Amino acid sequence: VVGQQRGNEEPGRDRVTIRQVAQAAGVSVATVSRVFAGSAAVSSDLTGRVLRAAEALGYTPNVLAQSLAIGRSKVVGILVPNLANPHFYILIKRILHEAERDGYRVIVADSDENVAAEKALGVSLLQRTDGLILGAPRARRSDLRELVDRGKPVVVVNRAVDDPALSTVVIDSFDAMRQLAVHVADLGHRNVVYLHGAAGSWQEKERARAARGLRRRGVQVTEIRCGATLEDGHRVTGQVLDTGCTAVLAPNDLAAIGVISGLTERGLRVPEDMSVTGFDDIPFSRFVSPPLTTAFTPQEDTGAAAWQVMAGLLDGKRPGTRLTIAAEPVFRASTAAPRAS
Amino acid sequence: VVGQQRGNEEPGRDRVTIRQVAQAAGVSVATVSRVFAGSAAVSSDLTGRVLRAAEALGYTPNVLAQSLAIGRSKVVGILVPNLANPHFYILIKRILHEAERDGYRVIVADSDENVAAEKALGVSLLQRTDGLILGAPRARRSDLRELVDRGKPVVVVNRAVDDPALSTVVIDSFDAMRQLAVHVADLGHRNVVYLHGAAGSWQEKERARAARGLRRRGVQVTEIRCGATLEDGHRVTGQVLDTGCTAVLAPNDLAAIGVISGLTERGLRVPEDMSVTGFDDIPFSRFVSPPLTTAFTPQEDTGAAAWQVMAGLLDGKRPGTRLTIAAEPVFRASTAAPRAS
DNA sequence: TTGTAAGCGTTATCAT
DNA sequence: ATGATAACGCTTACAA
Repeated sequence: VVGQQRGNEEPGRDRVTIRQVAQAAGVSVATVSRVFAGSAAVSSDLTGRVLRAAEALGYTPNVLAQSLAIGRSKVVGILVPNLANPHFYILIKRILHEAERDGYRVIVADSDENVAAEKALGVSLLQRTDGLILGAPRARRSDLRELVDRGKPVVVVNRAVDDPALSTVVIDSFDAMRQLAVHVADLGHRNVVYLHGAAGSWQEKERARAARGLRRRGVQVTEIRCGATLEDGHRVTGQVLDTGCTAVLAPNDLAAIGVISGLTERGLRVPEDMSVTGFDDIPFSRFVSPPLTTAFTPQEDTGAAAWQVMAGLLDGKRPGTRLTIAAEPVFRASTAAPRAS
Repeated sequence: VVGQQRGNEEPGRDRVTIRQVAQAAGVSVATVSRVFAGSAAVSSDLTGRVLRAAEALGYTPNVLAQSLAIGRSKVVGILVPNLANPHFYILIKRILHEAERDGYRVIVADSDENVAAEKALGVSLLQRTDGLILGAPRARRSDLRELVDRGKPVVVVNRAVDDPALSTVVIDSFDAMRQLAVHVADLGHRNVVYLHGAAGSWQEKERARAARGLRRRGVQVTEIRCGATLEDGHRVTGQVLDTGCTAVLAPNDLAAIGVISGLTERGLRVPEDMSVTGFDDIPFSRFVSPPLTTAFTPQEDTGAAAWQVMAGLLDGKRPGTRLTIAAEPVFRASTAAPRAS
């Protein structure tokens, strides 16, 4: 019986295999494998011959075959709702670098804020990776459960979920938001609006809860559905003004900048006519005018922590880690006392 | 001789294999494979049995094994200098989605503006992928050559390089920059500074060349080394002011916003005291005050085009495609006539 | 230290 | 229409 002749076509041109190197060096494939893995002791004589042969032939191991043989791909997946949000690309960027240091590659997927797509994307990602990092997932708990049930490490970022099979690292937005709210109240504002960000996001719920706390201080808090983008903030400016408020707490910097833009267009000034706070402290926030009062959410630290946890899981550690990183309010020029009226 | 018992440990828990499904369904592995691939005709009787067995066992094909067998991984790589630049994540986001539609996954890597790392990252990426998309590479031509010599599709984005083995899709920045410069000259500015962006970038060279064109119109053009970030723009504000110019052409929106921020801090107003132009038209540019005069670089279209080219290459088409997409100036409020002095 | 060969989970050829 | 089975390129247990 003769085997088929495959892979000799143009695309994906046949690369040099371990067998050819072995033959050229006059050793067995096992020896070549050992030399490249540095796994077992090989006499320097053979090592030299192998290396020379490999060099001459331009051999590099086929990673796919290696992966299949050892049962790990050295690739992890990361799924985020929207790559275009600075929030996430800072996180991703850090994870990329941390993973690379440990010899891992990262497949990135973006669900485009589409909750329904999250699970399918997660499954697909898990098929070709050793583990999955979920950024701010809004999928149902049962869906998350199904993902982790596939037996591979899953770490959830920016959403608290009490499943013991899941490891999580979250930023505590509540306290920073509370401080921002108190700051505004202390400034003397009595009528503020809270803008709701991405519906269904856990972080969003935390922030809203913190903002509502203001009511206990006798401050009127109007809640307006907004969204998490520049356009969203810009769009709701009219509604905000209709409430007669003197301060607005935005769900993130993007929305805050959108609102400020809308205000400016109407000839209003920040903070003289309206105080505005953001959230996240994206790099822009320092450079817009006025510089934004916001909360710094350490996405880089979060990324580093997420990888740490993932690395542990990949290493066989038990899941269930719970990490919380605190956001910090940062006070800049977009908030001030309301006009004496 | 007894084989080893592997993969029965905890991590990477053994998944159900095609063999188990075959056994459960009482058919051969070939049949199962056929059912899942839809490749050859299988009687509906057996198809049903296979599907049922697979369902019951929770079988999903091992993508790695598939890849090894068919010789393609259905994964492509993309390498960018800095994921944190809106410029790039818009591009990536589009490529992510286009690739996904075609059943491909994308491994993202970020060279952190480190030219030296580019080649090594490219090689590493090519090892586990079917093709590579290079975003604004600054690596030497010979290095690019080495990458494409590995026999897999390589498409270069945002850099013109005349190697016939390379396919490129670039944004023509020259003409848009020229128009921006002319616009400023027409407004009456006679002393302008051009800020240099990322050193070594092809796009940057194009823009600088366009800006210098102003000299032929009798406009004084001072060139200042700046960089491509918000901080860079902010940092050079003093130098800009020292030239006594009335307008500054920034290499991108980030730097422009940085300059405006520096100007504002010094109590100067844009555009009354200084006109400023950006480049790229990132989403922020519409929402800062004043809204930025800039050039729209269609990164989304570029992403779509890049994938188109890559898909063709993956399909066996010949390399060497040259695609050019024009940037378009967009005039907003950050430019105006200089103060009568 | 080195070689032999089984096994990783598929696909695809060839024979039936 | 099915089934055996070689092959994909590697790792590693075991024997020598």
